[in-house]
Amino acid sequence: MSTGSARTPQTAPCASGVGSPDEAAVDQLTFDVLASRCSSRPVLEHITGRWGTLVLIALHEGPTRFNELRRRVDGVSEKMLAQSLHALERDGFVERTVHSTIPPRVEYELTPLGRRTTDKLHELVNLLEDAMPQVLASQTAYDEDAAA
Amino acid sequence: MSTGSARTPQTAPCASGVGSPDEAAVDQLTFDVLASRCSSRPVLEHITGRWGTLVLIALHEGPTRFNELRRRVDGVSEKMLAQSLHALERDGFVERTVHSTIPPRVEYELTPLGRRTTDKLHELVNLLEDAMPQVLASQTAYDEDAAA
DNA sequence: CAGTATCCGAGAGGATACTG
DNA sequence: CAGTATCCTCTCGGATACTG
Repeated sequence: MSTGSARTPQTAPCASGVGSPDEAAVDQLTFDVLASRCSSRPVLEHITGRWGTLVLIALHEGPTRFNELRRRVDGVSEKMLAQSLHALERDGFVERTVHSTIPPRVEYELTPLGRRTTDKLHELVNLLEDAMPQVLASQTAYDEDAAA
Repeated sequence: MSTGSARTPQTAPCASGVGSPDEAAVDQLTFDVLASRCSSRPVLEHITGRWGTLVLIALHEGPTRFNELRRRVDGVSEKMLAQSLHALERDGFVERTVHSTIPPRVEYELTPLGRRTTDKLHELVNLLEDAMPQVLASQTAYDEDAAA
């Protein structure tokens, strides 16, 4: 796994967890997540990471098998899919069910928490896709301006 | 880089954009973004990327200057902040205003689109922070199970 | 089918120095 | 203050091969 040298452990929970009294920099922030070394940061990244969001959205349709998921999330590699799924399962957003048959059948589905989370993601992506024409226009304008 | 053929440039707009009639692979997907080579993917990544989300949330409080933003988003480097801000500005989520004074004063603020987007992010993060105890518990359970 | 293990290149991202 | 430019490291993530 992550061999290398002892990189600092990012195991410091914020308000959400225990929280060390010394770390007072968090006090007036609306969102704990803005403070680094917060336990919610990595979790947010699992969800909003490159594949996390897409995997969650793909799972929104119901229980799905590994390879079906791979097909659904276009461009994801086995490795990254497995990795995302693991993280999401560990965080409690996804449940993995193994049917001990031959051939093996494994299904992934959203937990209630996962579903609520994915709903938000859904809304975000919807908003985004609706706004795409506007975004594309903005990009063009920006680029032309930069070229001048 | 891909399954043996021309995966090539990611400059192909989906349904959201102009859309080439040939790209029919998107048809039955609920979300275009699940298809790679979709113009909304990179945009989603700017928003949900490691710093994008945090920068947007930090901007939710109103117009903010560069260094103030740096302080607010704990852990971000100058380089990454500038980079995120550029991408967000180009996509039309953030507006940059320069006051030609001495010392120079530059303020960043959310555009209407940026604000709507950030609202969704807000909801997501709120949900997440509320769920943190549950998530932490899930992680612990998962790890203990793996250790056995 | 459902993964894990390994190798390796590309690029994200941090530290530092410099500019306007 | 508000950045840009450079260097350099470490992680991400794709390709490939192998296992149950």
